[in-house]
Amino acid sequence: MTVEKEAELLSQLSETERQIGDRISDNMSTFGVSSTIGRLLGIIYMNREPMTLDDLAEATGMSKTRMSQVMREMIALNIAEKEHIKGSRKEHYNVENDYVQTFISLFTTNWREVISKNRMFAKKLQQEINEIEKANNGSYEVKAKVEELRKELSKWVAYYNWINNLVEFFESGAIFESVPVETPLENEGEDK
Amino acid sequence: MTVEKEAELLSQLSETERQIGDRISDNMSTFGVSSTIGRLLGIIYMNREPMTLDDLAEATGMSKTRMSQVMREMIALNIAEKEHIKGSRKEHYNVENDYVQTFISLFTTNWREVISKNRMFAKKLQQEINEIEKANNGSYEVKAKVEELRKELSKWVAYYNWINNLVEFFESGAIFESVPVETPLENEGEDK
DNA sequence: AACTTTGTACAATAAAAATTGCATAGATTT
DNA sequence: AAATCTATGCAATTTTTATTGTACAAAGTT
Repeated sequence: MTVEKEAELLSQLSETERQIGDRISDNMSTFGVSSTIGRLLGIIYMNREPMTLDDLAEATGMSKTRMSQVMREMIALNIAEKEHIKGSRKEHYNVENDYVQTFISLFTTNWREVISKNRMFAKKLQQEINEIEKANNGSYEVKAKVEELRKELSKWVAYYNWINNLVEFFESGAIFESVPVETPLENEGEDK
Repeated sequence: MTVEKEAELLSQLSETERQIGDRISDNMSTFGVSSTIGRLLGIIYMNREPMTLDDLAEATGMSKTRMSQVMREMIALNIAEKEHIKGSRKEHYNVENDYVQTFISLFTTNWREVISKNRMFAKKLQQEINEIEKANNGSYEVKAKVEELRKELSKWVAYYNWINNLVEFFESGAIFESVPVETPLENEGEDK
């Protein structure tokens, strides 16, 4: 095979790799995170090695400042981590390389935050309802409304308990008993 | 009880109702949808009756045009529907009034879309890899890269199959066997 | 058929989010 | 301790998204 032809094929291959990165990015946006998060995830994932902010700025053509901001977000979302590489003073960033695990991290991180905010709200709401009920003295209209809100509150609490259990169900791995991950055959297609 | 005091309590109650609406809205934003979607969902939900675009514009202080845009989005997301009320020529919109069901609708609608896009991509990728492999004639580097991509593709396919099964698991209701919804007691607190 | 009413297309504007460049603090090296 | 390197705070800018006002088509009413 000529050198030119080999180079051509290799360039096609790396274009294909880039497309996979794009798809990963697209997938991420379903979680409502900024598209650059997806992009960096895709790039680091396909790179198969931890990368520095400078590497990322180079790979994306974006500013280092932005890389810093985004990596911090990703760490908060539990889908990336700093990795110290000896002999280098730059921070290196790595990402979870299991798609399913990334999915679960994003899902649980996002919802845990919502659950926590809600807990406080439910408590406050409960209190307010109690106070209003106590202050009420015979008004039927107030009583009816209080009753309605109380019912609403209990639906609300039930909902959040459900999500909380759901998050637990994912995070504990119990989900995999019901929805297993098919493990791709290790050497598929090798002796074709 | 004086009329003033009753009015005061009722106003407190409706303020509380508004807060619940806000929370519903906040919860929605975790799905990555625009905040106005959450707002309208909260308003219609708390209203307990289908509402028209004019009602919504009035309730939000926003333009009717925007109401139209947002309701269309909500219908596409499967969390609202048009309801024809006889005697009125205006369209009425109603929302799912079960929190858990709304969660599931959003989850499944969003992910189904991603799954569908991905199916096409995986097919294309498969084809490209095959072609490159066929065109290759002895280059070890190309062969290695092809092998790597093939492996990546199979991880990718496994991931999407998993999400697909997950969506199915939610939509079919099988999820409730593993993560049940606690049904709030119907008459809780009535004879206090 | 003229007149209303209703919903939405479309272009313009406002608001929000993403991105950058510069400045600087805290390390590390010389 | 001076010089260099790295990450990030912050204000300014660019880009994207949300929102509005006007106009108009389709359907309903008189």
